[in-house]
Amino acid sequence: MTNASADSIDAPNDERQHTEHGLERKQQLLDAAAELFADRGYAATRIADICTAAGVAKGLFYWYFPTKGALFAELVRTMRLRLRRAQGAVLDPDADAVTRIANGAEASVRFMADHAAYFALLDVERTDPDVADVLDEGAGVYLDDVRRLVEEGQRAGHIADAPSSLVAVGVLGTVSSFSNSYRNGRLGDDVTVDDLAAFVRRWVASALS
Amino acid sequence: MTNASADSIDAPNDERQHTEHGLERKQQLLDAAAELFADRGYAATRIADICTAAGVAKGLFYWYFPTKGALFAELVRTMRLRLRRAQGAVLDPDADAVTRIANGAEASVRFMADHAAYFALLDVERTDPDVADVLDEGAGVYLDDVRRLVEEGQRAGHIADAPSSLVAVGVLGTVSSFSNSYRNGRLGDDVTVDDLAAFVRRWVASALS
Amino acid sequence: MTNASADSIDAPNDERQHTEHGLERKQQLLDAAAELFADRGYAATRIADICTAAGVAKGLFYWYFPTKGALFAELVRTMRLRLRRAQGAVLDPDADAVTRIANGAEASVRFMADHAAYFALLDVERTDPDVADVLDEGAGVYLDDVRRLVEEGQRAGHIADAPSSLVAVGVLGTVSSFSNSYRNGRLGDDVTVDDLAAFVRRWVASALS
Amino acid sequence: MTNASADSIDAPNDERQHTEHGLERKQQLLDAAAELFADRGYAATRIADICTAAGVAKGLFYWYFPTKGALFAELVRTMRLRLRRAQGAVLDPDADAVTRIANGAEASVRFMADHAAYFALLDVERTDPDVADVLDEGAGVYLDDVRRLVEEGQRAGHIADAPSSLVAVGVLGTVSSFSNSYRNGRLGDDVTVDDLAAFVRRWVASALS
DNA sequence: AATGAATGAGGCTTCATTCAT
DNA sequence: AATGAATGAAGCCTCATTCAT
Repeated sequence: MTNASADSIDAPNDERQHTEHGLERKQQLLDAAAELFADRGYAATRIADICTAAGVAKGLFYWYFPTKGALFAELVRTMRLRLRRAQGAVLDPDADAVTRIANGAEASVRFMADHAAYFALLDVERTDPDVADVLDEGAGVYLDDVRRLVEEGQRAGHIADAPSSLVAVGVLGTVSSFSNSYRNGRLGDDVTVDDLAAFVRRWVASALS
Repeated sequence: MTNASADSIDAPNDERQHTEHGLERKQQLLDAAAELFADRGYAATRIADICTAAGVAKGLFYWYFPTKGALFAELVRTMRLRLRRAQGAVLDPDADAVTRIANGAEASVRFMADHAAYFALLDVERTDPDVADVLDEGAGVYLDDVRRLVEEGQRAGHIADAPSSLVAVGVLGTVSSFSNSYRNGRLGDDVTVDDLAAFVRRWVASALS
Repeated sequence: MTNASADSIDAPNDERQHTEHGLERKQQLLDAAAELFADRGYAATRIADICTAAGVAKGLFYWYFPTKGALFAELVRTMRLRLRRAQGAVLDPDADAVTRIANGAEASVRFMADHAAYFALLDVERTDPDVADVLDEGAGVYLDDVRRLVEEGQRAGHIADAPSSLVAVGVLGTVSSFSNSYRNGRLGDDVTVDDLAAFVRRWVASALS
Repeated sequence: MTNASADSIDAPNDERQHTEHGLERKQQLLDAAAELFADRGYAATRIADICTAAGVAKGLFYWYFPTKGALFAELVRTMRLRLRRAQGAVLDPDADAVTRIANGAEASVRFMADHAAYFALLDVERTDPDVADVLDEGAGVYLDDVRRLVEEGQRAGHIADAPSSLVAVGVLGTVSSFSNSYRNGRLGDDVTVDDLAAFVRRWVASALS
């Protein structure tokens, strides 16, 4: 009835400032959604599911996000930033291309252990225009990064000659498939993240040479 | 003379024998559906879309298939058989494990060139029980095949020591990600199937050693 | 390809002359339909069901009947005629009203033993206009017949004074509920048609006095 | 404080507690449905019709009921309870069987005047399994009740000897057919409920002796 | 911020009817 | 006459989104 801050009356959810508590709520929704999208896909995940998993009423969803697609977009962009940061942390500008690629692959795999749902998001169905847009927006960025490194490695003679796009696809595909397999338990319980990271590093390195 | 055999009267779909023309129609629907499932995912593909793509009225779908899930299941099973056949064709019992794995990978990639939608089917959302069932039904079969070969190769000293499930995941993930990339044009137009096949063979072989 | 009788080419099914064999076929359809309508109701009985039960292909239905409603109408009219005939056979113009009512009730019940589905037809849902029409067409006829007899009986002092429509409803309702119960086995197997007929006769007679 | 109890979040229908206003809405739907089922039958009544009659949007139906069949089931069970209560109110343990049967018949007829659709529900088509189940669930209960009373009356010499199931069918059929006739106006406007009730009581009583 | 009821577009499926053979 | 494939309108149900409180 009484509004503390006059300018929050019926504020559109897009640019609204959220309190700390509100940010928590929002994060609950994002986390729940990521998990569900990864498990069931985008279309098969209902808003109601997300809210139930987050422990809030369905109506509240629209206080924090204008549409289902917008939540997805925010999810993907946030994850992208975090992954970038994780990869940046292992960046060694003095190392050779193969080492940097392997480092990046390893960092990605380790990152995924904490954000298991991330790579799965990228494989989601692209019916919703919002979904397609945000995926397109980042599509090719990693591929280009890796391709540039591959070409650098080829110039230096460390990587065998082959179309660089092919090589880049091989690297990313490897990372993504290991991540997914780890995520849904296909690797068995006795494989630790460290095992996996070391294995991916070696696998990529030897595939490249 | 007077009555047709009682159980063929008005049987709508299931196991009824279709005429040659009917089989064609059915195939049109299967083909259209495979393409669409791969493009948009399962949930996002509407039966109306499939029928439009196949050039038939919506109602006819149900003359040939009892449900959307049943079509999907038939699609997956058929593809599985064909892939098996394609892999069997390059089977050389005298070759060592690495060669056989590489052969299988190459055959799979080549197969995919003709049936581009196949691998995408396996990544479909698993909401529909029919979908989940048919995917589970075949899940792990390829993985087990490859794992067995990997272990054989490790015993013979041709493949480095590592959990065989990890190695198998690496092989299949490679094949599948190359296939998908090829399918949606991420490899560029100048990469031919032969290029790809040769590359995959080399990539797998060197990753294994 | 060659038509024996030129005027049967594409003849509309309404007024078409059927051969003896054709009449048999038509009767098969009518019989099957009566049974199914009585069991499941009108809406819940599919043309396909009728054809399957009659042992013919679905398309043939429309050779003999223009619509589902038309078959229903024909069914009801035919049955009406037969019932009339059955009741006429026991008509004794010299008997008093009570006897004639009881006779009619007994005849109806006996008739129903051979045409068990008949009364059930009258309780069918009236969504289809054809259905509603044919039911309206005969509605009240029996009621009026019985009412006239009741009034005659009341004038002669054989039937207690009460609104004749009430009495008539009581008589017909009794007949119809006994018929339905007999039909779906609620009476048990040890009740024969003769038992039932005798009982109904007595029941009606004593209710009337 | 923060979260409502987890299992009440977004629960769409089933056993959730509804607010007073929600109960009203639900009742509107039940009432509208009862009327329509009785008029047109179950299959012929569309959910859209029910919602239109209740003055709500189509989608709201599923907030209160999981399926059309579930609404039907609730309708029948509720009616059954109310009828039981109505019959219980006139129960006189000291009266003889004939009186008690006549009392029950009269109470049923009176009850029907307020819940005209009830008996019609019992004659609905049994295509939907939910419908068949709930009807089976109560089928025979009334019949058994009456039969037991009949047998008691026969032992006391108040009711003529005859298969008790036949007599019971006669009683219930009479009640039901009078109810239906009253409901759809076949009795004329000058017959009041009191007329009807008195008439039924006499009719049943004299039929029994 | 938060709730949960309300809305309606849209998808899957059924089935009466038509058509080519 | 007879078949069975083909068509499309219509019904049930789901679910993203909006609204009153």
